[in-house]
Amino acid sequence: MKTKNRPPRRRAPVQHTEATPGEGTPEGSLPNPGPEPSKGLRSRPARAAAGARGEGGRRRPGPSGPGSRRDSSIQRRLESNERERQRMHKLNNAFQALREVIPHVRTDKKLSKIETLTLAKNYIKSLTATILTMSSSRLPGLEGPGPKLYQHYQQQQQQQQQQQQQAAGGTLGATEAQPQGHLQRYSTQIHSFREGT
DNA sequence: TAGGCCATCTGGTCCT
DNA sequence: AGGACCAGATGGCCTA
Repeated sequence: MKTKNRPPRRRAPVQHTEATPGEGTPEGSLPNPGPEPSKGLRSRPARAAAGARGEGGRRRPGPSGPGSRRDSSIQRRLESNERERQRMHKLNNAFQALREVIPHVRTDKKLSKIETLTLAKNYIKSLTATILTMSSSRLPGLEGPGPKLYQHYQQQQQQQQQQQQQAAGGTLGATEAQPQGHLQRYSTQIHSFREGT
């Protein structure tokens, strides 16, 4: 179930794709992906070949007339694929950067994307709550942004609770009423991720 | 072997 | 018009 701590996988970019279905290239006669490496980091020629023949994603439209129009269309598609790959790589880099700034217990396993986002959200909440608590208690009754910020934060939390209750049919409790609740939840979440639950 | 996670391809839509 | 963004589809890898 848990798939963390995997080396990043890379598959070689497809250098296209003359193997369009229906143009005389049966799926069984695609470029030989070569001997399958055992495990771990490696390119993914087999997957690339699958993608090239349209097994991944939507099917490529059938062959059009011979000549440059189809070639330019293929060229545009390849460029688009490359841009999409780069975009996803940047997105993954951002995920990695986020993982590195989120404190979590399980250092031997890489956080999944959903875990990263969830932890980050609750980490931010816990930090926000901590800051607001400190700023509101440090200057009681004095001028300053602390109490106002805290009030604003509480109002936001109440609004979010109402929205969540409406969305979930009113089944949520009031666990976020106290700032300490965020820290508690974050701490619990770290440990639950560590346990793989 | 099932299920989770992921990379990639792809076509549609939005934005500049 | 072209690029960015998005979501669906597909298949590989890994762990329990």
